[in-house]
Amino acid sequence: MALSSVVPSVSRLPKLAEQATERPNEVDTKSRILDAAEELFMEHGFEATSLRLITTAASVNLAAANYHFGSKEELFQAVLTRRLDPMNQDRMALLTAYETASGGTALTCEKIISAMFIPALKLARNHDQGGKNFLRLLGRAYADPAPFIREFLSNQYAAMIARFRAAFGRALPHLEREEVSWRLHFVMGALSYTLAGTDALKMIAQFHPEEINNDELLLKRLAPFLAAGLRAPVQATDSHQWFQET
Amino acid sequence: MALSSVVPSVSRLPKLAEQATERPNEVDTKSRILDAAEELFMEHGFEATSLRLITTAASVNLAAANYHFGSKEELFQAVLTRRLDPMNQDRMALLTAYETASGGTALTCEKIISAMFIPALKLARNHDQGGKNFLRLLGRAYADPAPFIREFLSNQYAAMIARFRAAFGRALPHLEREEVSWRLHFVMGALSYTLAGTDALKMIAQFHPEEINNDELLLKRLAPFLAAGLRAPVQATDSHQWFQET
DNA sequence: GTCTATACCACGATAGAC
DNA sequence: GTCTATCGTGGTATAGAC
Repeated sequence: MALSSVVPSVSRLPKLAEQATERPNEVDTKSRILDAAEELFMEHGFEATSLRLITTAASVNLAAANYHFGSKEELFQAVLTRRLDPMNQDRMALLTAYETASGGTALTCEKIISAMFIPALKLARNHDQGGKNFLRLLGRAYADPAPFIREFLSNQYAAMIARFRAAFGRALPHLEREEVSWRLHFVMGALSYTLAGTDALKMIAQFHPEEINNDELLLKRLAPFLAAGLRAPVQATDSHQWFQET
Repeated sequence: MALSSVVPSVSRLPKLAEQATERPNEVDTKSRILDAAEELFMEHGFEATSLRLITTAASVNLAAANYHFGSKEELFQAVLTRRLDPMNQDRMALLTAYETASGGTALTCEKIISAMFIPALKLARNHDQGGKNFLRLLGRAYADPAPFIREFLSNQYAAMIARFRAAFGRALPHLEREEVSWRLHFVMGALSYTLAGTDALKMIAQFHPEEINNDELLLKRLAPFLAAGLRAPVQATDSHQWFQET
């Protein structure tokens, strides 16, 4: 008991390096909130996850979340940015590497798709704890009706989308630019939806109860499906072949 | 004033047919809540829509929602069921009609897809007011993380999914049953996601500002994409063609 | 049976003390 | 930086009016 009374302000000592916000061994409040938020947002979605639940799981005070991130919405964006931005950078870098390696010849759709999928898989497999199911959080966010989420993701993806649209345009020179945009949109949608769903996990468990690398199995089946869709023959928009019968 | 005192229970007179809960000219409380809820859920999502907002828009008391539907979750399910169940019945009926019309020959993927899409389009086009954007509400619900929504939709779609899986299995006899299940899952995902997104509407507005039938344009582009994906060559799951490079 | 008023606890956010 | 107290609003349960 004497010890504690001798050094009453001992809890302040580790803060000698005053601007150091990132300490590798001891996780600071901000990171604790971020980690807890990622896990809980993934499990329950944005609206259904309360700040009280997050701050309790992170063992910090309720007001600390608003102090460090401003609002629940900004905390959510911080959670997404932390892993999404590096992943999209990886995607674009990988695509560039493929393009330079191929010389002047256009890449196949399969190759471009793998440039989209491999960084996502790397995130799903290699990251410490929280990264494992981050793709599911991302897929759900992609379908969320909240305007602030849609606008945020739209900005986050803009550069990557433009980059891949150009690549698909070169791979599919017979398609109009508009059609390429649409098909890339379908690809992103199918990818997001597949990663977000729990149905897919149920199907894997049903067919392959022993499998571990769920996401890899998933994407290995999805990739050929999407590549074939991208190469589909064009359908005239004024054609009456579809949707005519009652 | 004499009149009102003579017939004090005049307000009960229209209820002579005591079990009549649906009156065409005057909308009852339950339907008013249902209509307002459909519109607001579609606009803001499930969690972000408050019962107070719904009941105010419907001009009914707050407690009426819980009285008629039990809870906010059950109200949401009631909103979905009202239009989703008839649509899936239509889909299965249309598929049966196609199959009997074709005699013994297997249907094409395009034909089966149109059996899925046409009832959805009919709902988007023909229904009075609320039906217009119901598909977007449905697509969002399909990606919602809330367990009660996922379980509800899983039950709602079970019969229709089984029916269409069998049809696709006959159309694609070279595919294993498991592969057919996966590809049907991708089709449902792409359809839901495409209908749910606001990005698609932005793209339509960008390319065709004059167009009205948004959903029809959307599905006319999506259908060939999905049909080609369904016919894609099988990719061995242990193949190392994909996802090997860094 | 329907509907209303009201009370209850949890939520996000913020001000102000330390 | 951190914490407590508090505000307005959320879903829900219930007692009682008609």
